[in-house]
Amino acid sequence: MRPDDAAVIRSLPLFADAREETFAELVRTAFLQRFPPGVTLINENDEADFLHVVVEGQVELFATSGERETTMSIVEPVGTFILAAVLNARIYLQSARTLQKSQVLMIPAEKVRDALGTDEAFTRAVVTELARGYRRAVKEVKGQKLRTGAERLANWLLQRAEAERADRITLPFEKRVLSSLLGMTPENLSRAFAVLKTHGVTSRGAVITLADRATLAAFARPDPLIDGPE
Amino acid sequence: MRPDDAAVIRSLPLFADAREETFAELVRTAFLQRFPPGVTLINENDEADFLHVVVEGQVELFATSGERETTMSIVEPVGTFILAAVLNARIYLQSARTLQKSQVLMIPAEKVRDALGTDEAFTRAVVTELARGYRRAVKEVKGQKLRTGAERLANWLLQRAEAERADRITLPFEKRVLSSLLGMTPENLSRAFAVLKTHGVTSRGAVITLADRATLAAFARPDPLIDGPE
DNA sequence: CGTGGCAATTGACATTTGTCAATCCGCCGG
DNA sequence: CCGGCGGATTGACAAATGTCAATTGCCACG
Repeated sequence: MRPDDAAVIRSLPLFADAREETFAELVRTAFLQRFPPGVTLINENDEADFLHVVVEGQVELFATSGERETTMSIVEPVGTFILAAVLNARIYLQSARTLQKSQVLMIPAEKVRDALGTDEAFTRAVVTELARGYRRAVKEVKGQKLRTGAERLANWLLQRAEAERADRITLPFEKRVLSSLLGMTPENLSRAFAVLKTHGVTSRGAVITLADRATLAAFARPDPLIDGPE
Repeated sequence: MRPDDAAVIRSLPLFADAREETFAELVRTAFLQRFPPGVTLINENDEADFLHVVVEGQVELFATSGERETTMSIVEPVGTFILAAVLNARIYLQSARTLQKSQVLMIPAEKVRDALGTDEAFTRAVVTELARGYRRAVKEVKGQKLRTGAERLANWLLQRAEAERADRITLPFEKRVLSSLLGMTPENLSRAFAVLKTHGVTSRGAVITLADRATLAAFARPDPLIDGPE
C-alpha cells in the first residue's frame, strides 16, 4: 500500500481518532487487493472475515433472495462496508461485487474486534459509525415504504445535485444499477424519468439536467429525515 | 421503580455486562413513567434526550413523511428503542406512541453517552446492540425490496409461529398496525390473508391458524438472511 | 338487551409496478 | 465504415397495490 493510501484511510472517521499502534496493527495485517470490474468480493451467508475499505474504484453491495436481487448501496472511495457483520462475528447479509476496476483493503475481522478492547477512541468511532449506518438503513426503509418510485428518483437526483452543487449530474453508474438501488426495474426507471420530464428533468445518456430544483422539489417533497446527510 | 423491574432491565443484553456503578447511575437518573394507550412519547425531528426502555405494555415506532405514515416496529417488554439517535446526539428519525397502557423507563441520553467512556463492558454491549439493530434494519430493507405483500405476511406468520412454537397465533395488535408494519394498506392485508387461505392459513378475528407450515413455507420462501433472529 | 362506534372486510376502480418483446442507440472492434 | 453487442427505451399487457365507498361484525357502553 502506498503511504498516501494509508493517510487517506487514516483520515476516515472510523480511524481518525484511533491510536497510532491500533491503526498500524490494522493496516499491517491487512491485504490491499486489486480487482477488475464484475468480481464478486463477498457472498451473503459467508462468515464475516474481513472489514473492507474501498480505496479506489466502485463496489456494489447487493442482496438476493430466491431469484430476486436488489442493490443495497454503492461504496466509493474512501468508504468501508460490512462493519456490523464483522463486529458481531456474524455472516454477511449482503454480497459485494466490483463495478469498476477497484482496490480494496481487507482488514481481518479478528483484528478489528481486538482493537475494540484496546483502543477506546477507536471503539467510540465504531459506535458512531454503526449508529450512522443504522440510521441510514432506517432512512432507507422509510424511503421504500413512504415513497413511490418516481419520488425516490426525484429525491436521489436532488441529493446528487446538492452534493455536487450543480444542476447537471452525470450518473456514476449504469441506469440499471440505479434502478435496482432505488427499488425498481430498469423499465420503471425509464418511466420515472419520463414523469420527471414534466418537472424539469431532462436526460441524455448518463447526463441529467435539472431545469429548476424548486419545481422538482415540489414534486419530490424531500425530507431531511429521509434524505439528509449522515 | 420496583426492584424486580430493575432486575429485568439489568438482564437485558444492553445492561447485563455493565458494571454495577454504571447501571446504578443510569437507573438512578432515569424516570419510570406510566402512559395510557395512544400517547405519543416522542416525535421525529425532536432532539434525542432519552433512551427508552419499555417495561410494560406496547410501544409502536412509526415514521411519517408528508401525509403518509408507516409503522417501523413494535417494542414490547423488555426492549429499548432509539439507541442510535441517543448515541450520536442526533434527532429522532422515528416517532413513538403507546398502543397499550405502558410503563417506560427514560434514561437521560447524556448519562448513556457518559457511560460509554467509563464502562468498557457496557460499551461493548452497545456496539453489539447497535450492530444488531443495524442488521435488523438491513433485513427490513431486503424484505421490502425483494418480497410482495403476501410474502411478507406469510413470513411474518411463520416467524411468529416459530417463536411461539404453535400453529395457532393470536395477533398481538390490531390488523391495521400489522398492515402498516408490513408496508401495506389494511385492505391489502385482508387480500393477503385471502391469498394465504389457499396455503392453509385461516383466520377468525385476531386468531390465525396455520394448517401446514411446510405448505405455507413453500409459498413464503423464508430466508434466514431476512427472517432469521438477531 | 339494544345500539353506536370502530375495526375489518369486500367490491369496484385507479394507479403503480412488473414482465415480456421489440426496437433504438451508442460505443467499440474489425 | 460497418456490424454487432449490450444497455436503454418503448409499447402492450399482467400483476400488485392503493383508494374510495359500502357493508359487515364485534365489542363496549348505556
